[in-house]
Amino acid sequence: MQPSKVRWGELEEDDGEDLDFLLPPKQVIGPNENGIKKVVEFKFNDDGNKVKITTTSRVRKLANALLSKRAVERRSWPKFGDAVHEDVGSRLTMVSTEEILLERPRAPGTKQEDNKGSLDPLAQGGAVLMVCRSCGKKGDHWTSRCPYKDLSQPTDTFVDKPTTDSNAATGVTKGAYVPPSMRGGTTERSSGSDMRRRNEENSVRVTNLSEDTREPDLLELFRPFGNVSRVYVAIDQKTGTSRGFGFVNFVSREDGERAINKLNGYGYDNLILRVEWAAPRAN
DNA sequence: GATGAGCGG
Repeated sequence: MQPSKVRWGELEEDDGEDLDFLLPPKQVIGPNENGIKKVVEFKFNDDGNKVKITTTSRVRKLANALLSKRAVERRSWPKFGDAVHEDVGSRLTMVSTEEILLERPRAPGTKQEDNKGSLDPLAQGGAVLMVCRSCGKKGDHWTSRCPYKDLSQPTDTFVDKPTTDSNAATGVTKGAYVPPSMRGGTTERSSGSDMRRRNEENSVRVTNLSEDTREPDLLELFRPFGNVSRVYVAIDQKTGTSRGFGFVNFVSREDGERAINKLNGYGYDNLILRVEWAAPRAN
């Protein structure tokens, strides 16, 4: 009988024939209670004769070999948990289905001033991940979707509006980062988040696009009317083809207005474009 | 005729 597969690691390095497969398999006997182990194997010697080799060795006892003193000590501990009714020293391994609750010391809603009078179960659980940074409402909405964003006070604790030289002279804002929108000391500017949100919403819907109109094409078409903050062409996820409509967002509403007036009804790629203000996105 | 994906501290 020839072995069907020989792993390369088992191949003989010299060029002599490997006839080991003709030999009886290696036998291991023991170890017995005295730790005596016997290994019986067969080999061909240099003359090509079959020889039997018996190796006898003593193995150290398991506890000495593998267990530390502390580990041996632990075996005499009383059982606990699901194993509480087991005898000491028995059943060294046991799978437990006991539920372990982990403490989260800094979980949202744990701060004293946050919790006072709160009967909101969401606030009690400590499992709420969604906490609006703008209004502080928990489990309701993300900061970017805060319905109270426009009402909330600007965080003047973080950013002092520099009034050109007065603050610099007193050194109050020395080294503090001031975002570009807050530079220049004008108090007339409306709050930054407010403006940015409006810019995102100057959304123009373009329909009756040919199937091979892509976003770069749309940008090229609308770019002459003003700064475009986003172009989007709806793609059918199944087929990967255009669904024939898209959106273009303008930084300023006036530019969007002009684009609508000029491009609505415009012939593009053998089709008549329809261009108008987009309805606010559903959800 | 037609109204978008993903992103979480």
